[in-house]
Amino acid sequence: MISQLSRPASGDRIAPGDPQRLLRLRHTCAHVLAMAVQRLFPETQVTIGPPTDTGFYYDFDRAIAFTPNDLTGIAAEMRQIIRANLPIVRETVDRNELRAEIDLLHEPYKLEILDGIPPHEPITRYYIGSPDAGLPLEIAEPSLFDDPAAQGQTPTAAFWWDLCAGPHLDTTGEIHPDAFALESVAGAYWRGDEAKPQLQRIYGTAWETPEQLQAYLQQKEEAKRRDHRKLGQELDLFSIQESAGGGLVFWHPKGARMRLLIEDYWRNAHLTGGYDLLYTPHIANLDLWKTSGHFEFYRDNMFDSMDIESQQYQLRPMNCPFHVLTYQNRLHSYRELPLRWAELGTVYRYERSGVLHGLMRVRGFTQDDAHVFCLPEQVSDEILAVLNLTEQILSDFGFTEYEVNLSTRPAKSVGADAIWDLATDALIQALDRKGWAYVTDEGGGAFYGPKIDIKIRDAIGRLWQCSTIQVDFNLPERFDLHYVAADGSRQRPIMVHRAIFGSLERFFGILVENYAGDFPLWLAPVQLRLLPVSDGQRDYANAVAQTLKREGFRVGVNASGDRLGKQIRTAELEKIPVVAVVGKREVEQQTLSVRTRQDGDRGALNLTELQVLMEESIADRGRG
RNA sequence: GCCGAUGUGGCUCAGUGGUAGAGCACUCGAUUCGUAAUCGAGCGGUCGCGGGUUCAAAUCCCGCCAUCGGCUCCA
Repeated sequence: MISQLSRPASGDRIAPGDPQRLLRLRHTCAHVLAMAVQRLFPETQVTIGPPTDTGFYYDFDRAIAFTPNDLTGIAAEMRQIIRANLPIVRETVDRNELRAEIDLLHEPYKLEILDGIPPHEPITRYYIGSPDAGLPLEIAEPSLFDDPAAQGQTPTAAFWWDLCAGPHLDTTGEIHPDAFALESVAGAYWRGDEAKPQLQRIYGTAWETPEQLQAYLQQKEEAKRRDHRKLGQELDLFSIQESAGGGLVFWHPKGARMRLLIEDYWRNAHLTGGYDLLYTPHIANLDLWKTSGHFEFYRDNMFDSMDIESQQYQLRPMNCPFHVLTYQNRLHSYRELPLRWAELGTVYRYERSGVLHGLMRVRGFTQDDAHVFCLPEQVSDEILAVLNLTEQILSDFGFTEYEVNLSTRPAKSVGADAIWDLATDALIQALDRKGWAYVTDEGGGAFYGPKIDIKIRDAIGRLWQCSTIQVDFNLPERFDLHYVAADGSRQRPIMVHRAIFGSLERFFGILVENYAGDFPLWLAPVQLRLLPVSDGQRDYANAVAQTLKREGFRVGVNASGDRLGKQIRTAELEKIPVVAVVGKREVEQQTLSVRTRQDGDRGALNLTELQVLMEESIADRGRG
C-alpha cells in the first residue's frame, strides 16, 4: 500500500529566516494541530489547514463545539508532538489505493479533496511520525489517547497523515514549542460556501522564534489599544445604539466636529480640483433602481422598498442614478464635458447582522462620491486626474503608502466584451501614466465595469481599502445618456465613478486607529484647553478662550474646579493636544504656561506666541 | 444569515437559586490648590428584551435583539 516513501529532496531544504521556511513551518503547525485534535478528539474529521499571513488554521468537522478551554489542551498536545521530534515524511500514492484507504477511515472530506485533484496530477500525502512504527491514529484504540495527560508520555506508536501537496518541515521538532499559539475557534464553511456544512476553524499563529511571537502578540495588543470602537467611546466621538438598531451611527459633538473638518477639507479640495457639488435625495421611486440595474444586481444589499401612495419608493444604496438623472435633465454639448459632480451622499445598505463592525461596516453611511461624465478620449486624462487628487487628499490625512488593485470583469456582469476591454485599457493607461505599480485582481470588478481600488497603509502597517475608481459604460446605456457631438450627432458619454475616502464613517474609523486617537492639531476636536489653577483665574481663562475662539481655534476652559494635577490628567486622557495652565503668575504676566501632548512643558508663552505655535502645527497637518 | 462567546448603574467590572455591589463619572459640601487622581457625603440598576421552570431567577431553560471573534459578503 505504501509506495515511494521519501524525504524532501536535499535541494528542497531551506535556511531559517527564509520566508518559504516560515510558510512551511506554519503549514506543518496546521498538521500538528490536526494531529493533536484527532488524538484528543478521535471522532473529529479533518478537512483543510493552510498557512496564513501570521500563522495557520485548520478546519474540523465535529458535532461538539471546541471551547477556549479545549484550545489549551490541544496546544499542550501539540507541544508533546513537537517535543517528540517526529519525522515528517512525504509519500506519493496511487489514487485508487488511497481512496480505498480513506473509505475505511470514514473521512468524507478527505475523499472529496482527493477526488478534486485533477486526473494527471501526482497525489501526495504527508506523515507525521513513521508509518512503519504502528497503526495510524484513526484506527487505533481511541482510549489510548483519551487522556494524554494521564498517559504521561507521547505514545511512540502513533502517527498521523494528511492528504497534502506540501511542502513541510522535515521534523516536528523544528517548530519552536514556545513560538506558536492557538488564538481562536470560529465557524467556517466547507469550501467557503455558505450552502455547505459549517466546520469549526481553529486559528493559530506561528513564528520561528518566541521573540517573534511576542512581537506579534504585542502588535495585536497595539491594534486593540487603537480600536476605533473603544477610542470612539473613550473620546466621546460617536456611538452605535442598540435601541436605534445595529449599524446606524450617532456622531457626538466631538466626532461631528471632526467630520465637519474632514468635509470642509474635502469640499474645498473638490471645488479647487474642478468639481461641482450636488445634493440629491436619499430616497426615490423604485423604477429608477430597475432602470439602473441595481434592483436586479444589488437587491440583496437593498432595504425593502416602501409604499407611498401606491408607488414603490426605495431608500438609496448608491448615489449614481441621482447624478445620472441630474445629467439627463437637459441636453449637454461635447464642449461642456467633462462634467465632474461630487456629493457627500448618504446611502443605506442592508448588511447581514453578523457582518456589522463599528464604523467599518455599517448600514447607513456617507460616501464621498463623484461621477465624471466625459468623452471617450477624455477617460484616461480624467482617471489620471482622479489618481492625482486621491494622492493629494490621502497624503494630507497622513496616508502616503498605497497598494493598488486593478479589478477586471466578474462572472456576474453586464456589457459587451469590447466595452470592458476599452474601460480596462483606460484604467491601465492612467495607472501607467501615474507610475503606480498595481496588482490585477481577475474577476474582482463591479457588475457594470472594471475598477481601481486603492488600499492605504496605516501607522502600524495595516492596509485599509478606501478609494475606488470605476469606469461605467452600463449606466449611460441604461439611462440612454447622450451629448451632442461636433457633427451634431448624439453620442454616448462615458461615466467614471469614484470615491476617495470611500465612506466617511469608515475613513473616520481608520483615522482614529491610524492616530490612536492622538489627532494632529488640524483635526483635533478640542485643540486647546485652559486649566485655571484656582477660581481666581477663571475670568482670565475665559477671556483668553474667547479671544482664541474668535481667531478660529477650538478652545475650552476646564470648569470642574479640580486641582491642577487632576485637570492635566483629565486632558491627557482625553488626548487634548495642547493645554495651557493659568495661575496667579500667568494672570500677572499676561502669559500662559503651555504644555503639549507631543513635547510636554513648553514654558510661559504670550498669546501671540501660542497662536504662532498652534498655527504652525495646524499648517503642518501633523507631518512634523 | 451561519458557528461560537458575551450582555449587571454613564464607563470598567464583581456577584452561580434566597433583600443587587465596587471603583471611576455625576451631584452636593469642605478645600483655592502649580504640571497625570484632595477629602467626605449623596444620586443612580425592573441585571439586553420577552416567555418559561421554581415558594424564590441577574443566576436554570426557550425565543428574540445587540455586541465580540470568525465564515460568507463588502465602502
